[in-house]
Amino acid sequence: MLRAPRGTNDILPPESHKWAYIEALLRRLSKIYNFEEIRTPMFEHTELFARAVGEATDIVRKEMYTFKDKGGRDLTLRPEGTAPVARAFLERGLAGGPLPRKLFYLGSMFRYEKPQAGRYREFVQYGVEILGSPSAYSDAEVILLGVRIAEELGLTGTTLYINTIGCPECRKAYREDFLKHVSDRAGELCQDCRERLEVNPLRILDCKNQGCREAVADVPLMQDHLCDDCRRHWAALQEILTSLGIEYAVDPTLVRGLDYYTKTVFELKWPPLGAQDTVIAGGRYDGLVEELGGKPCPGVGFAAGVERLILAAEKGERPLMPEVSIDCFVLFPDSEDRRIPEAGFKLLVDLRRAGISGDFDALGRSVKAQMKHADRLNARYVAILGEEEVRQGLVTIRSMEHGWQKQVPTGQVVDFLKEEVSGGSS
RNA sequence: GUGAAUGUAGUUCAGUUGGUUAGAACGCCAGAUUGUGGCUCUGGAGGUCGUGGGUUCGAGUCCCAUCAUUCACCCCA
Repeated sequence: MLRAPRGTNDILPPESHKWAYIEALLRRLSKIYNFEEIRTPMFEHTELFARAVGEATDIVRKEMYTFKDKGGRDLTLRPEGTAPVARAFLERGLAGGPLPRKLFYLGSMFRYEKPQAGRYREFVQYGVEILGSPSAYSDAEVILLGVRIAEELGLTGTTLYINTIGCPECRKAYREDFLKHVSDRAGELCQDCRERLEVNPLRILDCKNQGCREAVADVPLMQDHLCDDCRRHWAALQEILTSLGIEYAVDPTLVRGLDYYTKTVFELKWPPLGAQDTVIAGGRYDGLVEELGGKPCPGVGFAAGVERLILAAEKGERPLMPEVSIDCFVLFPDSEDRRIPEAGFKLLVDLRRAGISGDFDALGRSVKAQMKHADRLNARYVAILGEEEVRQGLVTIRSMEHGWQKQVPTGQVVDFLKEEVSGGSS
C-alpha cells in the first residue's frame, strides 16, 4: 500500500477540529496582542537560511529539504519562519513603514529529522515577530504572549527559562575567555563538543554529556561579560517580568540552535511531553535584518510547535473536546412517489440557504437507519417527511435532545427551526 | 545520524514449544410486528498477519533485509 512519507501526518476528523480550535485561539490572541498575519512562501532560496540560520547549525548542515528546480535555482522548503519574515519585511519595504511592525505566521515547516512523538518532518509552527523595537518591553510582550497561550490551553506546570547570550561584541570577548577555560579541558569533551569547540563553542554549554558538563561547570558566565547595552537590556527584562509576577528561571546554559539570536533567548517547557518538551521558544535577533542586507533593525520573536501544543493540551487539565454537530437532519424515505424525496431534498436546500446546517441520507436507507445516522451526526433536530407529511403539507420536527415531536406546516419549517436552533425556546 | 522496542480486521488487542477454515471487544452494515436515534439482543461484512526474501513437510509464530511507528541519544518547535 502506498503510504504517506515518513514524518508527515494526515489530520482527519476529529483531530482536524482540534486544529481549527487551536488555530482560532492563536488568531484570537494574536489580535489581542496586535500581531497581524503574514504569509510567506513555503520555499525560499537556500541562501536565505544558510545566511540567517547559520552554516554551522544542525538545521542548515543536515536537516534541510533542499532541491534544484527546473530553472536550476537552489531552493529549500522553509525549516523555520523568522528568516522568511525578515526577508519579506526588507523586500516589501516594511522597514520604511511605521515601526515597530508586529507580525505573526502560522504554517508548515520542514526539517529532515528522525521522527518521534512531538517531532515531525513536516510540522506546523505559529510564530510572532516584532521588528524595529529594541525595547525590553517588546521581549516581555512576546514572552507574555507565549505564557498566555500555555495558560489558555490549560497547561499547568510549564517553566519559563530565560538567558542572555549578548551581542556580537560582548560575545566575542566572552568567547575568548570561555575558550581559554575550556580548551585545557578539551580532553574531557565528547566528540560532538570537540567539533563545537571549532564551530560554535557556546553550544558546549547545553551538552547533556556528563564529562562536558563538568568541563564547563566552573566556566565564566555570559551574564558577567555583557557590554553596557546588553547588561541594561538583560536587567530591564528581568525587572519587567518580576514586576508582573511572571515566574521564570535563568538558565545560563540556554543557548539556542540558530545563529541569529542576540541578547534574550527563552524557552517555555512542559515536562509531561517527554524528550520534546519545548512548547514555545524564541529570542531577540538584532543583527538578522542587517545580515540579510538591510539597515540595522532589531527584532524579537518566538515560534511554537502547534503539534506540541495539541499534544500538550490533550495531556493537560483541559483536553480539547470539539463538539461536532449539525442543526438538522432531513429524513425522507426513498419512495416510488418522487414527490417525497423531492420535497425532502428541497427542504434541506432551503434550510441551508437560511444558514441552518443540515444533512440527509444519500444511501436510501430505512427510516430507522436514517435516525441512527442522524444520531451519529449529532443532529440537534430531525425533520421527517414521509408519505403522511407530504400529503398533508406538514413536516414532523423531532428534537433529538429532548425527544419531543411537532408537526409544522411545510412553509413554516425554516422559520421554526431558525428559532429553535438559535436557542429560543427549550 | 546512533541505540532499543514494536508492527495481526476501521480501532484497541488475543493468538499457547511453528501444525488443519487467524479470534475478541469496540466500530460498521442488517434485523428484533405497526415509518423514529441513544440501552439490550441476534446475524453479517471486513484481515495479501507492514513489505520482500529465507529456513521448514508446514510460519502470524524462527532468520535476514526493508519500510513505518514509539522510546532514549542527538536536535529542536
